[in-house]
Amino acid sequence: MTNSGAPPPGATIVQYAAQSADGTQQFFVPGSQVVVQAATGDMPTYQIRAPTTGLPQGVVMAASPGSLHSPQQLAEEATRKRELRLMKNREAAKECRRRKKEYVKCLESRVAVLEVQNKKLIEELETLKDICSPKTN
DNA sequence: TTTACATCACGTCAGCAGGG
DNA sequence: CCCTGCTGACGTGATGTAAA
Repeated sequence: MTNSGAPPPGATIVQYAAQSADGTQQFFVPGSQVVVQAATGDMPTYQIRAPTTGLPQGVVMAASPGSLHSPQQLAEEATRKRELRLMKNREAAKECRRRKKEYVKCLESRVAVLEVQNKKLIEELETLKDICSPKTN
């Protein structure tokens, strides 16, 4: 995930590190929303709203590697990467469980259908046996 | 009402598979 | 080979339920 330019207004921030005009790095809380965006010169500016929902909406921005120097910045970057990975895995696990539940539900309904079908076939077999078996009296 | 147990949903980690 | 997504396994907290 790399910085691919300006996030559109309305986008929800997953992870975003920006370098402001004075050169300082800014990190925004995941879940924040871009509400205003303006391009002044070659540096776009944004207004970030406080997080509302906790859920990511797909916009991922990262600090450019060249802008990280101090051990503290490197540590922050490592932490940021870990949090991003955990967040993605969290969502992936939820989705995985949802799919699995759906799959199990599907299997259960198929079992129900096959059980009914099997019962009917057994009944039909018994009927045919009765018809085809020689009369004893 | 309290307690013990079962079930569920979740977060995290580890390992694997596929893509670039 | 590295990165990323998927998924099984494990631990944990919340909630429901039956028995004392």
